[in-house]
Amino acid sequence: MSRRFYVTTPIYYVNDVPHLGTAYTTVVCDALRRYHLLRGDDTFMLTGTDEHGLKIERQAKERGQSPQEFVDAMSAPFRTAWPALSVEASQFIRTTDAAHKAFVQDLWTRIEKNGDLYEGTYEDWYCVGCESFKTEKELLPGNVCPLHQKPVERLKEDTYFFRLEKWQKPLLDLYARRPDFIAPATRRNEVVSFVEGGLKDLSVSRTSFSWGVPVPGNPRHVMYVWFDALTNYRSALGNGENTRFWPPQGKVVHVVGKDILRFHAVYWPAFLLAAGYREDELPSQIFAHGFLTVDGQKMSKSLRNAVDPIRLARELGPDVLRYHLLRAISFGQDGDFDHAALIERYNADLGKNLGNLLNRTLGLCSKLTGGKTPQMGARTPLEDDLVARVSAEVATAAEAWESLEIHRALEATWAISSAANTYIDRAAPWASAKAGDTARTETILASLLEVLRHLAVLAWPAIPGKANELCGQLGVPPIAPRQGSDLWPTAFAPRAGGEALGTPTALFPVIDPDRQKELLERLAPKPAEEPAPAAPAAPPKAAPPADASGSITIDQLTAVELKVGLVKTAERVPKKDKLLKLSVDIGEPEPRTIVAGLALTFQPEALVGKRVVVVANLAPRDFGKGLVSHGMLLATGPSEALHLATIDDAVAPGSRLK
RNA sequence: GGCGGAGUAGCUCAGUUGGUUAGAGCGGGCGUUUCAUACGCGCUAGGUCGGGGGUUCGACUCCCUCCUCCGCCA
Repeated sequence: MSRRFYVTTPIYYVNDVPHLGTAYTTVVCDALRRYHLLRGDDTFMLTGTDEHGLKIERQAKERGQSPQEFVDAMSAPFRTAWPALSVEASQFIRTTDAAHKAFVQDLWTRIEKNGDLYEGTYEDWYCVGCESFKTEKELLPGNVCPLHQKPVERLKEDTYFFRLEKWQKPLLDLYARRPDFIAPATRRNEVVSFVEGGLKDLSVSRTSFSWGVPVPGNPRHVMYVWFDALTNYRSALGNGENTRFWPPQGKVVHVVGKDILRFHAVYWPAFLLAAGYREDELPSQIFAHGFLTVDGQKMSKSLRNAVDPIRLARELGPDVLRYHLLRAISFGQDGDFDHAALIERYNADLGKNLGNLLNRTLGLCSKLTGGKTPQMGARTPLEDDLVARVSAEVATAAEAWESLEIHRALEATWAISSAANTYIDRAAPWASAKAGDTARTETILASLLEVLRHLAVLAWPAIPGKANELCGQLGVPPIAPRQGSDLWPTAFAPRAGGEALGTPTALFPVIDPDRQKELLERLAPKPAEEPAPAAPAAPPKAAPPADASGSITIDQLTAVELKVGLVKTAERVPKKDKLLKLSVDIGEPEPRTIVAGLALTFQPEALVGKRVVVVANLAPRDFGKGLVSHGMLLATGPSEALHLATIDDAVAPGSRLK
């Protein structure tokens, strides 16, 4: 049965560039799109850019550009980024598109006619960075926005208000009647409790700037950016043919980051209801995914720039990046993008498990059947077990895709590859070949080829390019989904014997340790940004300046200046739960500032007065926001159970250790 | 402060409506095969299931309480 499936990414604000976070969201949507495409569904994927607002107007002015020139320039990288990740969106919308603006104005007019917009005035503090008003309580001393660390401005302006309060009850009813409307459940709870807490009417227009969609009939006002932006999900479909993707005809899923959930789960349905959409004409689901950290660190601005998804895709191949994003992160939860884990997973799952399965299977075929497909014969219990396992995992994968448990879908898919590796070992085709039992040998190989064909299909949503290479090596046509034709494997149907096979080539060449190291150095963010200078005992093989035996000379040792330090003060570093900022007397006129990753083990006050061992001539390390560490403490153990190298009180601060 | 979530093997996590010896993947250790990208397969983790109390014949799974972390709200 062909269904309709419409998936959206958020539209990305053009004052930023594509980074790992937005790449993640976009790849997720594309994988979902591809899964549904495989199923023969009628699919539509939307992404695009959000281009209005005061912030854009100002940035354009600073650059001496018109806002339109600015957004044209800033939107372009998004348009080119996603194809580089094998993302094929059906449409790329821009909020500056004429059709979009017309649609937004129409939506506005409909709400206004229904009486849910009224004119008033609004006065409060306003943060340009947030594009929103702030109450006194939300601000830091000096009227500074806590998010942007910049002073807010006092704004008083005429504005249109949207009667949000009126929609509190209908929204709560909606959440109650459609438990899946917001996912995951924990996010749903948050939204419900927010709405239960009461809604205030929402200011939805501005008069203080002009870079936005003009309010119909009152062009002194431009619309609130979120009113404009959210509407893209519907405006992109227009009023023609594509409205078939909108409910109740299609399933509509908005994938968003958890930071913008409220706009999607509260304001957006309220706008639609107010415009006269029925409850069953609202999107099917708002799915909020978590945040990514990179190698365990929060994605700061500098980290964002350091981890460029396009570069990763270029270096490793888009499929490898996609696979890791989709597999390593439990969709919906926060996750860590760990470069070392990426390479490990690549080797384990892609290279050894799947890639080598293909390689060894084809190798056997070329030896035993001259590069033609073997002939399937009578099954034994080994084949029966294999087939049963495969069909169970195929079903699990489908269920997981349907419920957006992407990581589980891939887990099930790779369980098939593992099962095939076990099977090949048990069936031992090399042994039956040696024994001259050609029929048995061919049956085994034919079974394996069929499993591999299954795998190509199942893996395609995640790794479309490599899945098709796999098809090529199997000698079957590339995966070409088309509407109405469900390609999901339902039957174990080995091909006839004697057909052509492709040329075996390593699908995912295993990355050897040297290249691993080289890749990590090149791709992972620089160690200057790592928060744990409290060295876990003896770094294993981190670029030792050593000779072949691993020894170092006395000169190399004395190059390290170890000194006794007396900890004078210690305090936590805000927002960095591992870090302590210490001032340490090492016999110099002024105590050194040393930032150390000790906070998981030690209370700051527990360190004051201790005599510790300091690496005094380590290059300073910048932690940002003016926080610079001048040295390092020696310690051992995991970060939550550290032991500091200390020395007794008889030794004066500044004494050299040697 | 209010509400919600989480705390399970070195790491990342699964654990249905409470029930026989608490699971998987990765890493580590041991063994083994040879078709293969030095790849595969098998075995192996002696885990107080955050602490304490309670209900029960029996709790990781229910109740209470405490601790820690996170999120939303104020």
